[in-house]
Amino acid sequence: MPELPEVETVKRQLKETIIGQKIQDFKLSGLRLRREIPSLSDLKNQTILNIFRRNKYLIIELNYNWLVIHLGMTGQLIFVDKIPLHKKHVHCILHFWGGHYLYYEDPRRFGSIDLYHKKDFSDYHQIPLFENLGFEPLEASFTFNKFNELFSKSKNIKSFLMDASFVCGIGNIYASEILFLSKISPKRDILDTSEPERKLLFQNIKNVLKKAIELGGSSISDFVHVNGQSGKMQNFYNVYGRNGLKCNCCNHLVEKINQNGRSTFFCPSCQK
DNA sequence: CGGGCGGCCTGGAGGC
DNA sequence: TGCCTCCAGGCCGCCC
Repeated sequence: MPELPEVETVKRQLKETIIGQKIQDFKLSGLRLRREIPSLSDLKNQTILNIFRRNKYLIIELNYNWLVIHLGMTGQLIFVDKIPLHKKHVHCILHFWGGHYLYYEDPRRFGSIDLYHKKDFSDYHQIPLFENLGFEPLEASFTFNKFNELFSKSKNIKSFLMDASFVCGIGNIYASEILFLSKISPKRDILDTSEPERKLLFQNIKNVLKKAIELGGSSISDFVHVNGQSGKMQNFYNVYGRNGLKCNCCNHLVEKINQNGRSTFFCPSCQK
């Protein structure tokens, strides 16, 4: 379940492994992901120049194109030196000159692979997918004052955290964790929060995401690193998946509720 | 117009 | 052992 920290982890690892690699060929499964995968024949003989992340999207910069990849819920990008013949859900393989491969595996096919021309979008920020996105939470330019200005109309606080048009990259897991550390109930409305609560929330958004990146993301369900190894953040959850267990801060049991069809985990004693 | 919810998918878990 | 149902959560489109 890749949220910002998992995608950032993959981005950093791709920077170490595929920058400078030149694409010789590609192969597609023929199955559609969220959308149809476009033909990648234009990418032959292009070199990978850089890797970026915006929200939960990876942006691979080539000589003439932006290749934009979303991991959906169960997507993996794996760098190997042999074609993955025995794998069931490989939908795209990039074959590099010199004999390495980057493959995209995604059982549930909730992800996406899109291709844009740099002549159409000289800066990847102009790509329509990124048009309505809010702040990147870990950028220094995202200050408390800018965050505080987002509290302009009534909205449930967990929905607010997960809404990328306000702040990008927070998914269901980290929303619960951020609210726990901020001692704010997920049932609250953002307009009912005090300034000290907002300051705490702002700091915890940055702190939780940073810690998760330092630990290489969360490997529950399918997420793994570019080399197949696991992240460690799942070992440090305070509330996510801990319903029925004792809260780490008090003796109350962690509860699980449903909000907008999603599970929310919280401690009703610590979070007011 | 905007908030909320269903659909897209598969695999794994749990019930009977 | 096998079949059924439910659940996982990102994102988009549709509906009210």
